[in-house]
Amino acid sequence: MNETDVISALRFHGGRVTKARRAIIQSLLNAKNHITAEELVLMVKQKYPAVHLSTVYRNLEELEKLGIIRHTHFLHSPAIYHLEGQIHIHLVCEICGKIVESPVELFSPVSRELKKTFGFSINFRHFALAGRCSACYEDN
Amino acid sequence: MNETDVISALRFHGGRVTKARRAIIQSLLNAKNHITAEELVLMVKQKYPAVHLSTVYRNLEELEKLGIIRHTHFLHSPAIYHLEGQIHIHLVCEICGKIVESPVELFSPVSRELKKTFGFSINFRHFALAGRCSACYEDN
DNA sequence: TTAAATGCAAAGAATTTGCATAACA
DNA sequence: TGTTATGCAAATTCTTTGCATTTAA
Repeated sequence: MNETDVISALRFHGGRVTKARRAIIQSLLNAKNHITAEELVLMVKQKYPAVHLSTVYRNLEELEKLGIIRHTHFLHSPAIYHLEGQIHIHLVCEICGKIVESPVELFSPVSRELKKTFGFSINFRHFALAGRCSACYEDN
Repeated sequence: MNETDVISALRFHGGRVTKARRAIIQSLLNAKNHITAEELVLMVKQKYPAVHLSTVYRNLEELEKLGIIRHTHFLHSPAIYHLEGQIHIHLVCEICGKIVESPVELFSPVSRELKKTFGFSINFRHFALAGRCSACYEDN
């Protein structure tokens, strides 16, 4: 997934390509990791200072509709956005905020079990899981 | 855990027993299920109309510090509070909002695995897990 | 030219905080 | 009497929305 792909997808869905939008997409692709809306607007502002946070939110929403990105909620912190490809489950330490990324496969058994028992299909990606990292666990 | 126990615990920690506080504790104990701060203040206001939402929040925080209650965050909805004893994991349907409660045991294997692999102790109770109930899953 | 996107300010929702007053102990 | 707790309003944080203006196609 590169800039051209994203632009094509947008055009295909009747979207227009503005400077703000292109800059947002570029920054998003350049950010190797997940990123918050706030961080993203800072990157974009370096080139286009006028771009507003609300524009970033609107574009993130648009890109998520197209299935290009996803967002995940963290504890009491702002949501993070990442490319659809990079799927992992986020574990956040409630004490120190450390983030660990776990492969999805680790959750396959419990997912199957929940589906079987309750008919529930869990989306482990929409929320980060809270807990304690090894260091903070020992301290408490 | 009854009213007397809670009051004792509060007193033991230097807390005072006001009318508002007693009413909050009673309502909390009367609510068989989990309850939001907003719902709780409505119950309390029936007897003491002057009690303010912020007082409820402060008391909930206090009771949580004493280990009497816990709270869980739901999707984009307000947090729910429940007695420490009633522990289960909340699954919320992101489409229809339906809530299913799963026993903690179902998550023991994945908890162990995460501890072993990443040293992370997951607290599955602090956040509800999002997903789709059987009905909404089939529709989409 | 016209529908979509933007910038800005303002609203929302849930929760927290500052502060003067009230009320337990 | 001296804290602790309360009520109220105002602040916070993240995100969304209304609206007039700009801009891409």
